[in-house]
Amino acid sequence: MRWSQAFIPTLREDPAEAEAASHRLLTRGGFIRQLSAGHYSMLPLGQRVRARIGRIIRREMDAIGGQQFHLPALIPGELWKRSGRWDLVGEELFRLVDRKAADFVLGFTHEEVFAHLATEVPSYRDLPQIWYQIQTKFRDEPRPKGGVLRVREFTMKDSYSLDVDTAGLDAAFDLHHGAYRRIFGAIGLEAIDVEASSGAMGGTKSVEFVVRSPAGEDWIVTCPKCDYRANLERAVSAPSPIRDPAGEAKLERFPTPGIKTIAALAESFPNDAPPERQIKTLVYLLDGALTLVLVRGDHELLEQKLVDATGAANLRPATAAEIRSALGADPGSLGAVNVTGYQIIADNELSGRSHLVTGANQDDFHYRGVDVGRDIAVGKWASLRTTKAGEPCIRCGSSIEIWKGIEVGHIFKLGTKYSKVMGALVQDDDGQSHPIVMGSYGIGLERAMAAVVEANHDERGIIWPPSIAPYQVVLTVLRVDDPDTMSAGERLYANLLDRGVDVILDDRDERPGVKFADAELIGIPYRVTIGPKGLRAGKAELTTRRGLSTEEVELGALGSRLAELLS
RNA sequence: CGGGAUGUGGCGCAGCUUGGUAGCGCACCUGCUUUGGGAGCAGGGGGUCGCCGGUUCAAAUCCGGCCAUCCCGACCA
Repeated sequence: MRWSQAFIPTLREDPAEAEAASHRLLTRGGFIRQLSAGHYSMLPLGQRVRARIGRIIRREMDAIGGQQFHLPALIPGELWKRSGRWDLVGEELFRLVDRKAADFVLGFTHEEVFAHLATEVPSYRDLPQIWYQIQTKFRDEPRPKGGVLRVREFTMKDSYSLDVDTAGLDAAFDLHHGAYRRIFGAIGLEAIDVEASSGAMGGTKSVEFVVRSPAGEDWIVTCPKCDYRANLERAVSAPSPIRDPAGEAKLERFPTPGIKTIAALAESFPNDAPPERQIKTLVYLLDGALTLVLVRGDHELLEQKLVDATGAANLRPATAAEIRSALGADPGSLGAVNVTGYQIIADNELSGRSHLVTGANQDDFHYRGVDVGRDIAVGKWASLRTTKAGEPCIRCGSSIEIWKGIEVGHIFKLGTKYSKVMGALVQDDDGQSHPIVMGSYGIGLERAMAAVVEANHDERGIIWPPSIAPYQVVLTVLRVDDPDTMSAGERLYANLLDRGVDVILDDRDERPGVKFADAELIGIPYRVTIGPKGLRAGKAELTTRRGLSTEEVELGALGSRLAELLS
């Protein structure tokens, strides 16, 4: 490619709206342009990078036996109604209606369609299968942000494994796990795998690949000493040792006029009611059912854990009016002691505790001497609280760390949720029909591209890893009006093309500073500079983008030197 | 959905308080000079001032409504 003929609209100044480094640099470098909130055009440079990422993904997916498909993005609503996701997903799903008034959705992911196709797999002998595609996905995100980090329309590699049984699923899951490690390694991302919540996807297990970055939106818990690592939504820490007073607790109601908060109660009754000896009672509606949710006074509920523990599709805090009508008191005096008729779910760390304090469901009164096992009819125990930095690791007791990461991939063990409803069954050797056991696996291509930029840039611009750079080498001719220099540049350009080097020839009639600044902004890994001075000595300069170190190389040796660097 | 901010040539911004000829830098076009780190001089082209309505002799500017975009939060596979 000749730069003089390329459409590479670089900007000298940062776009006003861009905050995240990847958003700023990809826009300035002429890789992407925003069309509307959450929708971006890929300009030629952006398209090249995304295509390279796609190529690496295809290579690794094919290597584990994946077969590439391409499904419609526009899917009959019927399939989504059958899977239940028509109702489950809500506003995040783009829905439309055709001229015959039939419902359609824009694909969010493609479990339904692939499971539908899987009905044509006739026998267990045809399994396992790994099916994948690289295709546009649509999600009506409430708040797109960070350039292409979080968008409403994006490209995803989504794959689906089909197996006879869970042992087969485990194997397919492990294959993907390995392929994902190789993919992220190849595109230059230090992605680490963490235990994650499956969310509305359902299924038994999921692992998320995250890249550490302040621009990320996932909170990740890791232990510096052992290999424990999990998304905050899944993370647990070792319970802190708390000794309740010995002896049987005597349940007793006592007046607490005007006290509405854990902190106020602790202040007024420092001996009876320090926060870790209180029970915080929260009231939620889980799919319409009023539920009491209990955590320790100094702990915070993590709503996703409540969703995961109960399988609820819809969850919201109860209103003050709903609470008063159910329990007879206002928030501030709520408790679960002797409450019946509502489901009660409690955090594991309340298990076995006694001599605790909680609201009495009567304004301005609390109970003390609460014994959880004796006084509260807990229907379900689960980890519900938010883990905090510095708490002891569940495995080794070291102080855990919490940091922000970008989710670049997520792999799920789905089970039979979709195959059952779509009727994707195979017969076993006894002639019995079984639903196919499925997994699903996703990588967001533009997000991966942005994550690479977040992790690889400096004040001058992007530093692409050679594997996904839009061009591997930029050949910068300093004096295009000087016939000797230009023809030397042309010869070298032809020579590099012959060697299969992906090179762009900067033949623009621009001043050197402009050319250098652009090359550094768009992040081409290697720059060869040809100018009249060096040419007289038969040399060119070779500059490495990362670190901007420069070496002088004989013209004749450049091809082999670059081949060496790029191998 | 709640809070905050911003909408003026392709990009970055001033002008709005106090209503009266739409302006600056970059980019772009032409010419000359210049050429190893974002050149200089001269000339030139390009804007429904987000949209709708109102006030006024007169609105980028004042008032009302709406829309869009960004940031924080809620939410989020």
